[in-house]
Amino acid sequence: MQLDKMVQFHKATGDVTRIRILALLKKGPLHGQEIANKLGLKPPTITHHIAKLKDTGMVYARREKNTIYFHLDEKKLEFMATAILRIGEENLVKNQEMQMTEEEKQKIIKNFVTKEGELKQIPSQLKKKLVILSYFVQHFEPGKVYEEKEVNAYIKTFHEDFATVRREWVMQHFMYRENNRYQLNPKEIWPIVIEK
Amino acid sequence: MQLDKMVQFHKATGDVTRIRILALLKKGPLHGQEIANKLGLKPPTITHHIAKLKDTGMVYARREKNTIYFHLDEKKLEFMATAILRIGEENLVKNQEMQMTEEEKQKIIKNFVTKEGELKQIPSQLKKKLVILSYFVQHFEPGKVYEEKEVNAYIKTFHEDFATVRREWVMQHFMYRENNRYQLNPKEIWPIVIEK
DNA sequence: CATCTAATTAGACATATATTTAATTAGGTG
DNA sequence: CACCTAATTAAATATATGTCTAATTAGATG
Repeated sequence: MQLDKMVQFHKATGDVTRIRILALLKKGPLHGQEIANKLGLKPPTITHHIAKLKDTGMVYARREKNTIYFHLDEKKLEFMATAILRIGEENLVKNQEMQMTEEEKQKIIKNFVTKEGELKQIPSQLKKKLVILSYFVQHFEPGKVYEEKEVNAYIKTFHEDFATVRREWVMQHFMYRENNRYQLNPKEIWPIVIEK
Repeated sequence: MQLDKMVQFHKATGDVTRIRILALLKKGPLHGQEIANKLGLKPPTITHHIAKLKDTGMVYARREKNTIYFHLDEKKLEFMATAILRIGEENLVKNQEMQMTEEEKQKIIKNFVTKEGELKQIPSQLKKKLVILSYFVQHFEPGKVYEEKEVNAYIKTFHEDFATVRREWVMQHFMYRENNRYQLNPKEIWPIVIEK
């Protein structure tokens, strides 16, 4: 599970009112006003909270005539609630698949990076791609926040397709993205670490 | 698990930095400055986050010379993360144990409440106690927030030991308490409901 | 006891969030 | 199409929260 999705889930469940809503929906679907009555709150408040619950996917809406019923997706709730118990695991698995000698890593870099330090092309094979992503991402300083422009600018110094590289860094957990600003993830959660 | 403990747990895990700290601690204990370095944050920020994690019990500290190492209690983490999947269950169990006829309920009320509407004594048997607590709590309006004084004042109209009654309402999930202010929980999560 | 290091506290700042009232939208139904 | 109901949006307010710098505390060690 993606880091930001996980945070979003826990933010959603980190509120008394929303936990109460979940407790109610566990007994069966309800519509907004009914929830508002049972909790002693106004409808706009319920809209606000339901929106957050829906964003995570654990609650969904079904219309019936004029009334919208909200349902709890218990499978999704279970998956998300337990995701925190698996942090690091995906990476550990990958790390095992990713075991290779320093020699192999250096060979991959040699094959894809020119003498001038430019990336010839993005490898399609996952293993090789991760080596390359790890190699180039080390330019950034841990904890520093970068604007999207800055990230693009750096990528352009070694490869033209900046959008793909940027996206891959986020998808492969090398970087974390929040409102178009980027920062390095701690190496501990990278799928692979190349010492540059 | 108590409603407020559950909310506290999810608030604690609903933050990028704290999830990252958990991910790091899963690999083994670390001290503050090390965490700060790995995440690119200042020590006071780590203190702040660790405090919230410690409050939930999933992280604890052990001193070694001058350095304080923070450890992850994975058992506690698991218990708390899965608690949300069990909401309502405790109550359902209680409800089954608590099945009784209207006649029985009325008999209990008759035995413990005077003609003037005063509570003779708080029943010691759980079943009877819950009937009484449910009976008197219905005075409050759903969603309305009450100061502790107001709650006390109402209890005194029918019983002298206001502290015990107030505490029992919270302990038995009839009411929710936050910074000395009280409100009714939705009936759905009461262990038993008496129609007054 | 003086000094060093790690951790915490205090205070400031910016941002995010929960709730409300009032206004608006979206679908049904006569 | 006019009206009804349920839901949402907008705007306002109060509170909570994440992060930092600067100052302070707590222990360990020479």
